[in-house]
Amino acid sequence: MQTIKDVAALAGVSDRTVSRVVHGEPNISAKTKARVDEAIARLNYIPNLAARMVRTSRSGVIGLITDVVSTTPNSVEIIRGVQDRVSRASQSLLIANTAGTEDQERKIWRTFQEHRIDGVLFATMYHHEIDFDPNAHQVPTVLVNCFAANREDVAAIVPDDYQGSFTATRHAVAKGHSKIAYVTLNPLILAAKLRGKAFEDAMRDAGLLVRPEWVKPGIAGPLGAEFTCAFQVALGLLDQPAAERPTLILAGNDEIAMQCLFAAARLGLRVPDDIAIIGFDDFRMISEHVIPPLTTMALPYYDIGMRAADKLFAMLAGTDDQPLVERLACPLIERQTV
Amino acid sequence: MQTIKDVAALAGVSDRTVSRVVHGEPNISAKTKARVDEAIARLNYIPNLAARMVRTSRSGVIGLITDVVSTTPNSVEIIRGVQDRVSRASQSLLIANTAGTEDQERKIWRTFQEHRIDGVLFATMYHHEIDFDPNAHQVPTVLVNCFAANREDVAAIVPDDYQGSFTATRHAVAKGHSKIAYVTLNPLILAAKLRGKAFEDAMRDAGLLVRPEWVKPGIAGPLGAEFTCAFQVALGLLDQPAAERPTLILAGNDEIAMQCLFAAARLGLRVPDDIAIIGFDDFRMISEHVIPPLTTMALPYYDIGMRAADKLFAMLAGTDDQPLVERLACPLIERQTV
DNA sequence: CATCAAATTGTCGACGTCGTCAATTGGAAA
DNA sequence: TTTCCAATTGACGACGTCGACAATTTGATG
Repeated sequence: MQTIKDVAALAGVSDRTVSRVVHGEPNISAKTKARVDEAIARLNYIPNLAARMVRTSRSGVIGLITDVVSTTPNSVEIIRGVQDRVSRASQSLLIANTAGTEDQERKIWRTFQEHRIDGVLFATMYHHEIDFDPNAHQVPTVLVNCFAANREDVAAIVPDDYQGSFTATRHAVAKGHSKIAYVTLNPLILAAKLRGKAFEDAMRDAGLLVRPEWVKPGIAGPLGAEFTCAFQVALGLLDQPAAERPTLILAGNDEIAMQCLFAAARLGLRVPDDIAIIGFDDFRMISEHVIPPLTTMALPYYDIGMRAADKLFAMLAGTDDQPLVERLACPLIERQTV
Repeated sequence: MQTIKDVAALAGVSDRTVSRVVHGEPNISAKTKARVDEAIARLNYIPNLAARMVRTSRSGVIGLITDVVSTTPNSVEIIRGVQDRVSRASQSLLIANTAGTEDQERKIWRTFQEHRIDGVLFATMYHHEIDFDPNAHQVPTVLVNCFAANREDVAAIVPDDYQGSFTATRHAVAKGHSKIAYVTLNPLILAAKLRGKAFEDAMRDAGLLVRPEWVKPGIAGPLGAEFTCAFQVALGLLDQPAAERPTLILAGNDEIAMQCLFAAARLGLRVPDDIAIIGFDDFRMISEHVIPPLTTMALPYYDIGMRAADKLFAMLAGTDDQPLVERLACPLIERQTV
């Protein structure tokens, strides 16, 4: 590999001058710069970041830690958002996956520290609370799609599930629905609680009754061994005389919404005329391809990733003036099920 | 940050001795090792990889380049496979996204070279041919989910679409089906061609007739502006008297399969009794949640990622004895639509 | 032409680590 | 006790870059 000295020799200048040209520093005569540029091109010189880093002790590398990515593939959008922001800052992104084990996570932090990364983004694939001690690692960290339990001092970017569910409910009401059922996520998970609360609040706000028998989990079982029972639940809700039926189902997520759609189809019900459905998450693989295409609340994953990286850079620069925990709105995506 | 010299001073030995302890080199007295370990722990010393790298000129970092990840979220499994393998080798993974632009791609290669990465994994989200010149970058590279057009000298790991489609067709036949329709992917994409050919070959092998009017694209339009019309196509196929109908539909992917399911439901047809369906890709978000759960061919994305990293390491070590281009089998996932 | 400040370029050394080779130590054999 | 080899430890410098500061050049001014 060519070094700065090879370039200097070829251009007939000192290595320091080459360094200046490479960094675009001022006060270089045009003639010298031309000679150096020529030599750089001729030798195909590429600076050695490791050496630069040893010298300057800033790595220009951000670390991204994710937990099991597999289950919610759309959260890959978080990664994209992070990448785009990191790339814009001309930094690099080191990425690793805890695979859910403590041990692996420790190893990752260690490796990241060996790389002297400037900061860490710690992303989970479900929105939830985690145990996180910011002092354990001595690295500026922003939590992504999760937040630290029992402490107020850890930066985090999360989706605003409450607002999303509230918006969805209000949209349903605005479209003239008052008989609204809710097939929820697994009640054990945080998003379910947030969304459930928002549903109740929005209904109350609208002066509408929440019928307990119309609020049922579409996913059940212990975390990690869950099963989706939304189809059966929806069948129970819909296999009733028209007067006894809800006119709209709020679904905990798009998979649940899809099963509601299947239930409606099984019963010969027309969507949205006989029964309207609003999903959540906007898994486009589902929401765009289901028949008819699904009206749903999008999880702003890309923005979450981007904003998280943004915040981390701001923190590193000491210019972050936003609240430590930021909640990003879930936009309503109108398609054809309402 | 603590350095090896701080540790040496605290332990009362030379820095070189600390280095030896850190690397677990032999010929260190137990007493010295204990003193050094103690000092390391006390100071929380973490080696500086950049400095090590300057000294040894091996980075221990692999680069992963992906194109637009957004559209096929499941290909995130490729990343997981890569991560797991890289982590096993105690290496690190630098990741970047071309966002589909040449310019960004150039920038990424440049950055990776600045990091002196040991090798590159270049992954695309659709299985397709790409223009790739291995000499342009001077970095050992393995293509992932794609392969170099018009050249035989570039390592690549791809899914075996042909085998997958062949297996699916044979499975259909084995289950007693002879009236088989095929709702294809966009004919413009490579996987569609491979899978289409396998379908025809497998049908011929089984002595079965391929009816042209039963082979129709479920996705159409130019690349990047495609739309899914599988629902309409399936409706056309299925809205016939039982004798005129296919008994099984092979779907180009799981979205298409899902639309076929909706078409069947719309017509009051029972799956799999009246009509059987086999998907492709095993997008679990769809295949596991659709009613009934979908029998489909899995794309071995995780394995592809893992194997690609594996091959890259083997190449770096000079021990790769596998064919340059490896095709990984797509396993049949039996659920309830056949 | 002398003078001087600004512009341009160069010298030196340090960043943290480890390879090379030399020095020291310990203990067994003579 | 002496001798000697193997085990253990240390001194030194180089990796590629850039910060601090010094040296040189340029050119405008008097």
